[in-house]
Amino acid sequence: MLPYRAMSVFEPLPAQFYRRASEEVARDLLGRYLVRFLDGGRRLALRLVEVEAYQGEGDRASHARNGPVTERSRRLYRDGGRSYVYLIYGMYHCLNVVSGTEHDGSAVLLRAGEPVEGAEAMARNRGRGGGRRVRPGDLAGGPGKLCQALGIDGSFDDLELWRGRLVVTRGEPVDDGRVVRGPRVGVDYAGEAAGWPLRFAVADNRHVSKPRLGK
DNA sequence: TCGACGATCATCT
DNA sequence: GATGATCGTCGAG
Repeated sequence: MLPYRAMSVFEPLPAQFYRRASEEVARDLLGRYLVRFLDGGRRLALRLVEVEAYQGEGDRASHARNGPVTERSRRLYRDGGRSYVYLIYGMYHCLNVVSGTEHDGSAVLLRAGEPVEGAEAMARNRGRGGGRRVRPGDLAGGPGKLCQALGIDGSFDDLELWRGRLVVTRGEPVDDGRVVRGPRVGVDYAGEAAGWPLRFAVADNRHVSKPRLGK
């Protein structure tokens, strides 16, 4: 029998957790664990240290900016707690958690995590298994890296994240005093929305992606 | 340590 | 036909 705390951190967050505004869900996801279950019972776990909230219609940085009008944007209109995975720049995958309800089209992009379990396997997935020096942020310090580290591709789209091979668990929630926020990364095209402070990170964490957030 | 740049293709216009 | 919720490499300082 595991000690109570060890069981608790790997307790899945309920679907209800995600049925809120993306901004709230994003803030509350910091410190939680993203857990990938492998065949044979092995497990990879990341503690989330950086996320971004995307709203639906009206958020010009969001894939849902024009509403559920295309094949891709319709995939954001799901119930909260399901995954949304897409390919970016033809070569990297990005993992989102849908927030709110199927009418919102809002989501949270998981941008960075700190390895908690299975760091060696993640290093191999990232192509740095051969004794090369691994620096903080190399494994999951960016949305593309995070997916690579956990072996997440398009087949992980539309999963229920409270059960199954990819799960978000209770982890170690973060106090307000340890949270920093700022504008989202790589959305300069989005006009006014580009400046909205919807990027959240754990203060002074070495695994957060660039550009670094101020205090 | 930092900035520029190319890879590579699904999605959107 | 153009572009992007990115990343690794390379060359300069």
